[in-house]
Amino acid sequence: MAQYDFKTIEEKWQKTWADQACFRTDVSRKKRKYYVLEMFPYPSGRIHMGHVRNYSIGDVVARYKRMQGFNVFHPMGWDAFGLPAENAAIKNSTHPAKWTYENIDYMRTQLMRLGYSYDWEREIATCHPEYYRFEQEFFLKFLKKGLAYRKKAPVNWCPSCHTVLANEQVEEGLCWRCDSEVQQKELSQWFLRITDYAEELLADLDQLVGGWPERVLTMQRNWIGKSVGAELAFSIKGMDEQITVFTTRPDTLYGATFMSLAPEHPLVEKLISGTGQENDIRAFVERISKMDRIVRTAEDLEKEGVFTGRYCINPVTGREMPIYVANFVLMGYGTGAVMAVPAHDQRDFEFAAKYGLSKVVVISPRDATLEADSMVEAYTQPGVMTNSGEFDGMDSEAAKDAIVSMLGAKGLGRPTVNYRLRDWNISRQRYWGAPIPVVYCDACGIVAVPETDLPVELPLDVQVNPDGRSPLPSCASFVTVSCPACGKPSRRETDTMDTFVESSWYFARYTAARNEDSPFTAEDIAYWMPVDQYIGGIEHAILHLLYSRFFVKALRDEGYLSHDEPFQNLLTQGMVLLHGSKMSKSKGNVVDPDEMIEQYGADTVRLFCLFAAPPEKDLEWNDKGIEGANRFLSRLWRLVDELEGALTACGPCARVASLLDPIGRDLRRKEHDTVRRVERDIENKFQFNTAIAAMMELVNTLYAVKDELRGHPDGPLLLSSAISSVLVTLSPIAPHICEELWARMGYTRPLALEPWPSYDPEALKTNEVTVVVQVNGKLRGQITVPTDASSAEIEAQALADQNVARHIEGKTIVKTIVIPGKLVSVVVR
RNA sequence: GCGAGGGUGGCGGAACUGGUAGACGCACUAGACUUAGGAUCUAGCGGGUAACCGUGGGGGUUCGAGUCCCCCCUCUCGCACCA
Repeated sequence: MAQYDFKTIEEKWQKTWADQACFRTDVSRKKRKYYVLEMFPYPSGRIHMGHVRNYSIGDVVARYKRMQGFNVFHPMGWDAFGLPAENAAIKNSTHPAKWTYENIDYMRTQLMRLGYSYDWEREIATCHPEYYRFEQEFFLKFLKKGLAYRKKAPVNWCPSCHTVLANEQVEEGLCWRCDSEVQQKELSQWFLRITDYAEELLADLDQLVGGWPERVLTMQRNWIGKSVGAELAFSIKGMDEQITVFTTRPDTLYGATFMSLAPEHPLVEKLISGTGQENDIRAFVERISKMDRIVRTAEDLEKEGVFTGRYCINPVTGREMPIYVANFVLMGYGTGAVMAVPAHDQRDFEFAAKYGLSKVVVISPRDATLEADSMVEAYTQPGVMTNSGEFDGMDSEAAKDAIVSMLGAKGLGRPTVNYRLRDWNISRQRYWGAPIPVVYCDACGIVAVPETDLPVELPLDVQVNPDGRSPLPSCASFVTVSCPACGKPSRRETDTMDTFVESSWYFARYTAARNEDSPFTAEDIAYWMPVDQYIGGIEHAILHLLYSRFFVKALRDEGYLSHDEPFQNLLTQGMVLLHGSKMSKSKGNVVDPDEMIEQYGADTVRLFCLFAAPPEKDLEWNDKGIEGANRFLSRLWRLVDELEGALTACGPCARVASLLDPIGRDLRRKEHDTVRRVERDIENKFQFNTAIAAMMELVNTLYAVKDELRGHPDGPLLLSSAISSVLVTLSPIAPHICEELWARMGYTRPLALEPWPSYDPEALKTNEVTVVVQVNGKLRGQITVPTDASSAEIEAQALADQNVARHIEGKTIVKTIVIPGKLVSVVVR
């Protein structure tokens, strides 16, 4: 009697897999490939349960597909640049590089302890110069093309940390690190022109339908936020200036009665000069501009505005439209100027009501008339044009194009498309990131570092400043450089790139991870990309997944890649919760994977993560539940342990020559049916929870029949086959225990290299089948009939059933429906 | 408000194309083995004494509805003054 000593077993098999290089990538490219990838971790120190769940799902997919005969690609790496390293370095008086590499080393051993089947020979860390040198190369290509550019832009600035923050790092207006109030600040920043790809990023989402969760596709569509409309020009009374608006409703132009400008609109100052109201208006503009972005864009914010004293001219009616500055108009969308049509826009309606501005109805509903004075809210639906000159009577939808082309002929309008998507600010005033490879020269301006000088290495011989300020600007050996163009002394860019840049192409880099000459090779890209199955948290639905899609398209257009989309299929796994909320250190509700592995073993931890909930759903951690998972593995262990002498290495779904009595036949059917169900459940949206349930059922059956079957002529063979099937199908989920039991059964080749078993459809057949009998739709009886019984025979037997007979007694049978093998439905009156 | 996805035992969750609702697991109950057991094994486990009733509520289609159709309630997530 051997104990289930998971600790020894797990170490033993991890070593065997490594020694035999079981998971090294096959580069022969002969077989059909399958690239499975989990989002790589940030090396924060230790893995958490979310990682365990993510990587367990991925590992089952990898191992399953490998057994299915695919050439599986399953790499792992580290998203190693980022702010936490600097914070930790400050706190612990160390260096971000040291902290990061130590964390990587520790977390790698944690992942290894979980028995994941990664090809560690392709491991990458994004903070390594051999990685980010290519990122700098891409940046230079983008710069040359105009896809990377520098402009002055408002950013979130934390005065205490001396740095900009990403929007995600601002929590309700406060810095996530120090809780200081975040300010808006104008800074020159580097941007990537992701908006150039807005249309393709939107259109190609259609290619991902079916492969990606619908809600992620929707979120991306909303984020890109395409609206089709027109830009229309309004001249200003008494000034040689125009105001251009963006509108999706050019059909309402005849009803535009005033104009609203964003407080930041560049024309505001010009408009108000000489009106005598400059001070009031400036005060208003300043008050609104200073407002917190979140507060200002809240829906329930009261609409308010101030009249500039100026008018513009409605180009079709000639009406003089007062120009207002309004708090609800955003400079960041469209042109920062909105033509106001109070009769047909709710915001304008409210604004007009507040300031006594007139409204003109220009679209009527088909079955009613609208009176401007009696309206209680704006009419925003399509309808029939009215009060619109030559367009009266036209369908309002058709009038959109008609009005724009009429204005277009006069040079006052053009059709245009607006996106909510903004260009991607990749500048970070932080140290621990990839340097942006440009130089500022007093004579030459912005000069690109020549590609031959790459990488621009991040200097490691610096100390992080206690206040968080980047040490780079004061690092003379880094900053001072001679201009690549003219040779004169110049200054290096000290901003580093947003870490989302590194994660936007790492999945492609794995395909040629050790190639030093180029980031990718055409052959590897053509064979391995795109990723067949990507797995990660929903929190990346927009940022990482959108940036990566953009990068693939941009790199494709530079000739690096040959595909349009990085991730064919996406699985967004749910969170791991404890007591109903996300595990977090600050809340103190964390379950440490190390402790769980120590207590129950990696196989149990993996099994529980996959069994407790379907992958997309949140998983509530349950101490009793993990014990249950452990109990199942122990039961399996004891089963094999007890039968060991009787078991043979006959293979799963083994052929059984002689005729079987019912108990043997039932076990055989259960075995083959289990293989069928496990395969179906994994293929169908990775439903590991029900696949595991099927395996549990088979183990339960084995317990029920083992004693009786041992004495039968074919008993040991049947038991050996069924147990082999359990071990093979369970091995992607709990690989160590399965390997050990597999070896103890007498198999000599590692289970990791075993093919997936194929069940025999013949073995699923039965001689008899249970048929249920309904009378008027209610279940009244069950009968057992031969599988090949005719409908008439089944019907006769059903009507003969005692309980059925009782319910039809004295009534007339109107109709009888027989579904062979399923049910009989009798309708009586 | 818009969009996406959910509401099934005490709990996590099953139910293939409409066909025995509650698989599997947790918890619980009883029993067995034990000096003892939070170990293991066996049995039970939606409600109701029963007829029957039960998948958020109400209609409908059907021989038959958790599953299809209509209306409503509710929860989670994302977006949200986008002109």
